[in-house]
Amino acid sequence: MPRDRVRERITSLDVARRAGVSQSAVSRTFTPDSSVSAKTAEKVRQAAAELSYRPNILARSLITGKSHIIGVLVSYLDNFFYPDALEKLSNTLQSHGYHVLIFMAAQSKNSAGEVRQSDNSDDAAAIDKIVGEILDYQVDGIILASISLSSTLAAQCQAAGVPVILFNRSQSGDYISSVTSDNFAGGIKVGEYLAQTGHKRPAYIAGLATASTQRDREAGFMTALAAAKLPLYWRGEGHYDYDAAARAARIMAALDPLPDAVFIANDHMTFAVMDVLRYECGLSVPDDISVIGYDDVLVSSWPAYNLTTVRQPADEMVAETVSLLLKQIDEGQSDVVRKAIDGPLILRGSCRTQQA
Amino acid sequence: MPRDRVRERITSLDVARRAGVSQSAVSRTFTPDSSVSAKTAEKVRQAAAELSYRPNILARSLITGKSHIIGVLVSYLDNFFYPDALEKLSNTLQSHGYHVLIFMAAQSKNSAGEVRQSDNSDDAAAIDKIVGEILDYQVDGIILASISLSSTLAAQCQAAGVPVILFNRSQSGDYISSVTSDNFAGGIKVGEYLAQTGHKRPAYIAGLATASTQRDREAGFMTALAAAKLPLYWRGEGHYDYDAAARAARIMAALDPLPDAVFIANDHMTFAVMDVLRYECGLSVPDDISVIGYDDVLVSSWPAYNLTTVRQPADEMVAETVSLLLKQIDEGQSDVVRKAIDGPLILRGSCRTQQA
DNA sequence: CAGACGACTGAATACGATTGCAAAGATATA
DNA sequence: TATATCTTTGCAATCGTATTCAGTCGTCTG
Repeated sequence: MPRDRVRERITSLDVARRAGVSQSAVSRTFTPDSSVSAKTAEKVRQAAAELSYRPNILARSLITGKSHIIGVLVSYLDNFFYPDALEKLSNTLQSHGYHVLIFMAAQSKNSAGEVRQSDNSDDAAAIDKIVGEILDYQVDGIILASISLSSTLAAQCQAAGVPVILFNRSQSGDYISSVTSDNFAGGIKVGEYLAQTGHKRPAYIAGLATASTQRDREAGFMTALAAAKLPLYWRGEGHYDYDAAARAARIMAALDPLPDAVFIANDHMTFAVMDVLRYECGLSVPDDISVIGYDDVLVSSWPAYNLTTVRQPADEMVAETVSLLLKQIDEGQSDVVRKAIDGPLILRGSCRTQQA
Repeated sequence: MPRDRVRERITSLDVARRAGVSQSAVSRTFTPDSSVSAKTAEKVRQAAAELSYRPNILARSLITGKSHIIGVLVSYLDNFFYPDALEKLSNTLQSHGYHVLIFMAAQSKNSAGEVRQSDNSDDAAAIDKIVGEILDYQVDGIILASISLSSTLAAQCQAAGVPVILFNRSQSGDYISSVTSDNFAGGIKVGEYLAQTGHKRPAYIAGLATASTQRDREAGFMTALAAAKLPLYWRGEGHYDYDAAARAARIMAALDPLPDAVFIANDHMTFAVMDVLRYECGLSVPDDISVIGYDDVLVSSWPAYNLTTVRQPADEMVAETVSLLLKQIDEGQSDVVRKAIDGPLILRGSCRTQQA
C-alpha cells in the first residue's frame, strides 16, 4: 500500500480546468437536458474519465432540494415477509433512480424475551425519534413498514413536505396514506373456506393486538364465521412472535375436544404452531387439525410446511407503494389514499379439503 | 388537508433571527464540543423548537466531508442469514451514529430460473456500476455482503479514501479487508464429526463455485475426510440455490447404495435437500441419511428441520465488521486485515450420533 | 449583406451548514 | 484600576454543485 496520502477530492472545477472549459460546462454535461454542445460534452467526459470524477450527489441535493433518498423504517426482519418486501422495494426504487436509507426500530422484547409488546407509548416515542433522524437526511419520502406514526410527527413530515406511506399497516382516523393487502377480505376467505370444508370447531390465534393487520384479519374471519353460524371455538394470542405462538399452541393442544381447525394471523406464527402440534404433541396436520396461515412467505410453500395460506401480494404492494410515493413526491403533498390489495387463498396441504 | 403551501425550508438563519443571535451561534448549539454559553444555547434551542428546526445533514456533510452514511451492498436476501446480518449491521451502525444506504445487486437468475450463476463477468460489471453509485453518495465506508469487487474498483475506492469491507466473503490475492467465519475450520469440524460418528459414505453438495465460502468449506471438509482416510462418496452442486439443491438431492437419492451422510454448503440449500429426501423420496433423516448444514440460521433450530449445522456467529461477525470499518474511517486507510471467526458445530437431530 | 434567431458558454450567485479568525466581553490577578 | 487570560460571539470564507443571466457565436433568411 504505497499511497496513503491525504484524500484529495476531485471536483467539477478540476475537470473544468483540465478540459479547458468553465465549471458550468462540467455541471451541464452531467445534468440531463442541459444545453451543452456535443463537442464540449465530449471534452468534459474525457477529462472526467481521466480524473475518474463523479458528481457529488450531496452537493447536488443541497441545491436542487432533492436527495433521491427514501427513508425506510422497518420494525423487524425475522418475519420473512419483510426481507422479501424490502428487497423488492429497494430494487423498484433503485430502478426509478432512488435509493433506500434503512432504519430499524429497535426491537423491544422484554428481558425474559417473552412478548414483543410493540406500539406502546415508549415505542411510539422511539419511532418518533427515529423518524426525526430520517428527516434530518432530507429524504424525499418515507416508507414505514409495519409501524405506526404519532399524529404530531405525521404533521411534521407534512410540514416538511415529505410524503409518508405506511406499508402493510394502516392507521384509522388519521392522515397518512397506506398500502396493505385486503386483510378483512382475506379473513373472510379463510372463514368461508373453513365453513365450506365442514369444519365445526374453528380456533384463532391472534397477532399483535395493536396492529391493523391483526384486527382486520380477525374481523374478516369472525364476520365469515358469523355468516356461517359457526361460533369461534377458541382464541389465543401469539403477538406475531414465534415463541408466543408456540405457547398459545400448547394451550390449544390441551383442549378436549381439540379444535378441528385453526387460523393463525400470520405464517411466521403458523410455523411455530405446526412445529408444536407435530413435534411436541404428536398430532397430524391436517388429519387431527387443519391449519391456515396468512402471508404466503417463501417457506410456506416448502414441503415441510406445505401451508394453506392467504397470499399477501408483495409485488403488487411494493409497486403500488412506490408509484404512490413517487406521485406524491412529484406533485407535492396530495390526497391521502389507502390502498388494500386483494390476495388469493392458496390451497396447499395443511387444511383438510373434504367433510370429515 | 387545509395547508398545501409551497414547502418552506427552515434554516439556521431563521432560527438565528428569531433567537436574536448570529447564524454561527445556531450552528454551534447543534455541534457538540462547540463554544457556546448556556444562555445562548438555551435561546437557540427554544427558537429551534418553536420553528421545529433540525440541522440539514446533507449541508453539514458537504463541509465536514463526512456523511455518516455507510453503503451496504447485498446480493440477495432469501438466504435468511442475510436479513439477520443486515438487521444487526444496521442496528450496530445506528448505535455509532451511522446509517445504512442499502443497495441490492440485481438478481441474475436466467430466464429458466435455473441457476444463480453469479460472479460472472456481466455481474462483475454490474457490481462495479453499483459501487460507483454508492460512491456518488459520498459514503464514509462500504460493506459488501457476499460480493466480490474488481480490483480496479477496489483501487478507486481506495483512491477516494473510502474503506471497503467484504462481509462473509474474502478475496484472494487482493487488497480488501474481509470478515468471515472460519469456513475452513468449519468444514474440518464437519468432516471430523462425520468420521467420529462412524459414517462411511459421505457426500457433499457444493455452493456457488466462485464463492470463497464454498471453496473454504469444501476444502476443510475434504482435508478432514482425507485425514480420516474416508473417500468422498459423491459430490453435487447446488449453487447456494434452493431449487438447484433440490435437483442435486434427487440425483443423490437415486444412488445405490445411498450415501450415509451429506454435508451441504449452507442451510438454505439444506432445507431443500431435506424436503426432497423426506417428502419426495420417503427417506428418514437421520435414520436413512445424516444431514449437516452450515450457517445455523433461525429456521435450522425449528423442530421441522432440527438441523445439525455449523454456526456462523453473526453477532461477532457484525461487531468485528463495524469496529474494523469505523477504525479505518477514523484512521484513514490502514492495513488490510482478514478476520475469520470460529463458529461451533451445533449438534441437533439431523445427524446420527452413534455408530450405525 | 444586414438582421434575427437560436444554441452555447462563462461569470456570478445560491443552497445550508461549519469553522478560522479577530474582536468583544467576562473574570481573575496584581 | 489596569492588565492578563479565557470564554463567547459574529463575520466571512468555504464545501461542490446547479442555475440565472447576459453575452458570444454561428446560421439562416430575405
